[in-house]
Amino acid sequence: MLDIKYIRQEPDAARERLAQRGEEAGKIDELLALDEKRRGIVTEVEALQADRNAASKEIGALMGQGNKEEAEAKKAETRELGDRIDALNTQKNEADEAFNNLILTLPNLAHASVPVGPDESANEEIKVHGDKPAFDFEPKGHVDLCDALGLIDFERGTKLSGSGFLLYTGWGARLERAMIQYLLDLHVHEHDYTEVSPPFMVQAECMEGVGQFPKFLDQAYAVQEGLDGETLGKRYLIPTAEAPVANLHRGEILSETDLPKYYCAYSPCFRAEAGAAGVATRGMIRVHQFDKVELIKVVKPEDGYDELEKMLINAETVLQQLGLHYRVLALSSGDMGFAAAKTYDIEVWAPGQGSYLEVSSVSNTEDFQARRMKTRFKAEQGGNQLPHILNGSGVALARLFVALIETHQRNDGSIKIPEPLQPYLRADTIPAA
RNA sequence: GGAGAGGUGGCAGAGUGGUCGAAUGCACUGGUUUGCUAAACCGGCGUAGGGGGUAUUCCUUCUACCGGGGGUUCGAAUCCCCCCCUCUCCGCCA
Repeated sequence: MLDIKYIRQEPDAARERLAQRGEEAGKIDELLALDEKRRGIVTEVEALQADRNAASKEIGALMGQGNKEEAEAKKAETRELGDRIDALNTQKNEADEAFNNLILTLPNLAHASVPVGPDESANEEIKVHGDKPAFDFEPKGHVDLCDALGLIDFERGTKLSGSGFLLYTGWGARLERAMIQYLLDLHVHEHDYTEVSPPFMVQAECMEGVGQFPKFLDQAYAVQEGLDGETLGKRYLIPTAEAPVANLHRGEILSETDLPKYYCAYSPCFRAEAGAAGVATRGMIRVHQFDKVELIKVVKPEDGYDELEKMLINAETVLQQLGLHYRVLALSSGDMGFAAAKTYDIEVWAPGQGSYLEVSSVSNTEDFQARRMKTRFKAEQGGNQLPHILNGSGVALARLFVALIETHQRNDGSIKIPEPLQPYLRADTIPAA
């Protein structure tokens, strides 16, 4: 959620920065108009409430003196005040609602270092690691590899749950599990994150807190309890562990010495991908359920961007250790996610696809999420402040799986397992079938 | 699912219609005293928002908030209704 005080003070800058995000700058003016209306009503209603409080005190005093007549007269008078207050309160609630409905749909503003542009064409490649691997044979795509080695049973996955759902089998299931374990150990033991294992469904408030709702309600799987339609819309399958974990301190006031907090979590991620039909093809690049290890940080605002760089490196380490070629993009203002003030995407090379796949998105949301979820910390100097909340994939597994098997396939049909994964898989090769 | 108990400030815990934003204790914090530490004593110490003071961070004033929402009343932490959550016991269950 944007800071209304900032918008009041710097409306021109706010208009310009909102436009960079592909939103109409006019929404700032709409918001300011609603804000002004709301404040006008608040001033009025609070003055009346003060009057009523004073009158009530007088009545109490009169009653105490036994002066019933005067007390009754005063009561009648004050009753009218109450009616006016009720009427104004109704207006105030309407004004608040209109204001909130608008501000909740506005995306975060981009940090000054973010390339300005309308879409992905303005993204900047800031780093490339390694080279595209050379093959002395024609590398296969992951679908062929999975079929040949029995890693994924695409047909049965579809039979069980519909298109976009995967059934990992044999070595495939073991490799998936090994990678999860490896990723968690890496971030816990090498990068100092605290592991958490969150619920895979969250209440709507959590989705609102991270900025998924109200805008992307259509991308979520809503859960219903049995046949009780009343419960529909209470809980949602998480689209990322960010939804539960970033909300860990919702409504809390932390102390400054609690910060920074580093969390990592494994979870499956459920995405309806509404509107992506037709883009989805056979394979595991765009699916409705995939595994991911997510990184979350809650930090002091002045540390936000240093922590972002560190988190990016944490995610890159995964790809480096697994011997994969990748590049890092600084996303443009028009391509970033709703809640982000700055985002790096990591794209890993998949030789069988002949293209880069996004496996990680690392963002600083600054105080955008913190304000929505009311996570604050008490500063040593006094006063409550909003922390920066960061999130990053560390990393998304289905696509990592693709890049890994396509990169490390051998001519004989086997797959070489990178050294750090070997203890987890208890093998150095997935043998040719 | 059934029965009961309960949700008050960072924590513990009073408060059953007005003088209660809320006793008291603990924690925290400023100070005095003290050779150091400790103790004792004095003071401060919730959150959000509106107005004013050239001021987001200081001062001042007002308003709201005692799980959430509605109601009664001149006035609600306190009375009434609905909902949520927690705990205990029973049942069911991985």
